[in-house]
Amino acid sequence: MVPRNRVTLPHILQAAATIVDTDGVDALTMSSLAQKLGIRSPSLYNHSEGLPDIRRRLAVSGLEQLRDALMRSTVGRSRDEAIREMAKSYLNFVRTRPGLYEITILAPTDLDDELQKVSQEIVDLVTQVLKAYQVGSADEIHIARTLRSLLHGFASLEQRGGFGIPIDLDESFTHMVDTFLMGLHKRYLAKNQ
Amino acid sequence: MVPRNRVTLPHILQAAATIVDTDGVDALTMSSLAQKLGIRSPSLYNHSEGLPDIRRRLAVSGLEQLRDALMRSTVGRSRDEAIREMAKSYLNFVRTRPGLYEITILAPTDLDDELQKVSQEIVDLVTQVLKAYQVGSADEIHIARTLRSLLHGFASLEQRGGFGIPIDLDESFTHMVDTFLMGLHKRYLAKNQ
DNA sequence: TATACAAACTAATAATATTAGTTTATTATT
DNA sequence: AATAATAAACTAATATTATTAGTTTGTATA
Repeated sequence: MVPRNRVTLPHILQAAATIVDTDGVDALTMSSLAQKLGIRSPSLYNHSEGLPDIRRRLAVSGLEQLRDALMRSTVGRSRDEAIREMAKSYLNFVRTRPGLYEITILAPTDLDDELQKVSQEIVDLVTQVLKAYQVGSADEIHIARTLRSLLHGFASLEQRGGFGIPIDLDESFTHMVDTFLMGLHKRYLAKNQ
Repeated sequence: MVPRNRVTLPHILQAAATIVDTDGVDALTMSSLAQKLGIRSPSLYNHSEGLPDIRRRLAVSGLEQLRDALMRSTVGRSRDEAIREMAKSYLNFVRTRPGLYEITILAPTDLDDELQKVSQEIVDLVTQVLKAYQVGSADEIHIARTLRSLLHGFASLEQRGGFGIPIDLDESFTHMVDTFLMGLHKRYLAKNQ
């Protein structure tokens, strides 16, 4: 094995990630990818089943990296501090890896087992942090979804300039997380306040 | 004027909307669009400047329809009721016009005056509803962005199956809006509670 | 009735993804 | 050391895409 131009799947995914982060998701074509790797585009079919397959694999890789970043941000932390750090980490990921994040959203997660699995791991991570609030198992899923909606919504809108003038974005983000935490406190920790 | 096959821009946008809502945004090609209209694809260039232009116009149209739906949902309502109805209306729009909504998100709003304008009108609408909470002009933009993040995040994740099993989605949504309102109350109406 | 022109058309080009079939270089085996 | 297997590169070809150029046509107005 190991023939003349030793391109492997990890190389391909790394090159693809560079392309989407630098030039956007639409810039990822079999041509551009092959060119970046120094091979001809049909050679890519020795490693994958085509462009949709590469996009799917890239989405999985992106979600894994997001999961790892979120995990690192909550190690040794709990409650509000854990949530604040996790939120910062989420936004930071989207800002530093815009294309990689975007492609995790574009892929249809409900059709793919691997994507399902990593998505669930992220949900589980959030759920675990929420345990400290004694939310109760019935509401846990709702709060987890709320936090994820908040983070994805903000990050996604910011990425597309959906907020209009990009003024005070960090301030808005902190304010948003605080408002969420206040709702959480009022709902589940009213007596402890 | 009015030549043999009287296709107009509104016809084109309507056909395009049908395609994206039925078969997804990727299914909108010059071929599929022309076929749906009973003309050949080059004829579309008599009415538009190409596919990106059509997508952009469709995004503008989608945002206008969303704005109108949100406006209708808040007429004669205020405070929590207005926000709850607006939220329901937003989600309902995304659920009934999935492709049209998605294309409003895919377009780069920061590069287009027309898109900027409608986006701003939606922000203004939300801001107006928030006036009743005496949020204060400094925080108004933060709360408006928070609500928009929440709604877009939830709708977008639901649309892509990002929540995993689609169980209790309506319940999650109501719960989410309630949590937001509680945060709002605690932050700005603590004394009135 | 004739002209002007908007909007359709056909034909052609360049870029895309993909498939089929071929060559080559390295690894493992004799 | 020579050779056989094979993974992964290659070239060539096809179908589909968007788009441009140039042509025809049908209707509305002068």
